[in-house]
Amino acid sequence: MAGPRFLKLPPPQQQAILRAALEEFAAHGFHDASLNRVIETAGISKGSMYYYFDSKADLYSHVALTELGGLMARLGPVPPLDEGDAETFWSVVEDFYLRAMRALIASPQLAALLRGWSSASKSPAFQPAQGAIEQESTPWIELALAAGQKVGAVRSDVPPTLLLSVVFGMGEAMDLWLMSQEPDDESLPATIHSLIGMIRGAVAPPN
Amino acid sequence: MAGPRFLKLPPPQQQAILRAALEEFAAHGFHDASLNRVIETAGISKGSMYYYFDSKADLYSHVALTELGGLMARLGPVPPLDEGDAETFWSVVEDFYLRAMRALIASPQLAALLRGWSSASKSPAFQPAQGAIEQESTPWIELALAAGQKVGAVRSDVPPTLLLSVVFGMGEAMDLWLMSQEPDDESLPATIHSLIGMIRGAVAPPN
DNA sequence: ATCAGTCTAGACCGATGGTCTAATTCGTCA
DNA sequence: TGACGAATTAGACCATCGGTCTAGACTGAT
Repeated sequence: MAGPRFLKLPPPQQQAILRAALEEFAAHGFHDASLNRVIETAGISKGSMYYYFDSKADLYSHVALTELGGLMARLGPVPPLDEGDAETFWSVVEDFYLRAMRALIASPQLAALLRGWSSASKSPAFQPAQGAIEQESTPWIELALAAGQKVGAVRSDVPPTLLLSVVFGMGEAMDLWLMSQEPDDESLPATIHSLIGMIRGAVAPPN
Repeated sequence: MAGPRFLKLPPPQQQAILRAALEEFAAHGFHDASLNRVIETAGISKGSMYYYFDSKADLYSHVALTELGGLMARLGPVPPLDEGDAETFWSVVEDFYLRAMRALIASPQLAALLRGWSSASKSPAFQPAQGAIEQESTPWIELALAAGQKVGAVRSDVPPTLLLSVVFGMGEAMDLWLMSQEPDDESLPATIHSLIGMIRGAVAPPN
């Protein structure tokens, strides 16, 4: 797992390493990123790198978690979802999604990082480190789905795992599509409204 | 691109190479598959391999295309989708999806191959070979979507590229989920019905 | 001053995808 | 049949990869 040894470094050096790693991972994705380039950019030796982190995957997950934490902090607290009716549920979700997308558009490196994660996470070698990130992101969706079911906004007639998979897949596809559009801040709300509408159509209780 | 040189080989040797490659790619995915293992299993030298194919990605795309072609052939002709009303459109889609899934379940190696493709295809190195496969699969979805719009089964109020992305993402997620369920042939139709219902909810015209 | 523990540097390892050249096979024409 | 040129093959070779290992530099305590 993530080493406490890394956290004992002087913060500037921590940042130098994290910055180099983020740059490399965002530019090339997990597989094609080169650890050698990272240590060269960061100005440390390979021995040191492997003293701080267990593996490439360990470094990646640490970078991803740190950046994700920063994003969440910038977004502020997650609004409660299980108080109100179905309509307010969806409007709250839409609002939060809009804010998240705005933040993501503002930091394209993070966007690239998260984009690459879903491809990397399927690799067997990634399995150990995968848990950490997944436990940071999927529980949120799970909670949101459960809350949606509670207020009648989300169907309960299919297995929860299917619901989760589909929402995750749609979210991934939508994020990717959205980024490829280079969206302007003006038309974004309307676009997000369409996207949430499609998710809603998929997971809302059938008539 | 795919070499005509490979096609000049005696068919048995072609099959030996394709079989070895399929085995390796299905078992380890694109990135973690080893070309050295493939040539060892196939009983050819590295020089020959690179005489037949330009690169690892080229070999992969050739294997994937061949297998995909075989699957399509086994499925038979694609039924016409633009004749009838929305309801028949969805029932035809559902029927075709059911047949495709049955075929996919019957050949787990092909399923593993296609599963791995979506992860591999995002890699920059894969870009050249990606086009070939994508042009084999996405046009079908595009045509289906266009037919759906013609008969009023699919919404026309969002960009077609978004529709395509979302359907692709949902399909990917559903296939993955379905495979992880080890579905039995008996309950499959009902499950597929749920899945198509979700896609329908996402892309059907809003009220 | 010495010793134990922490940390660093970089040579080293097996394996990878890909290149290159020398040799061999093969079809063709004399 | 012999010979020439192109098609094909074999495998040594290359840079690079993620990861290991050891020799030494530092640091704080006794």
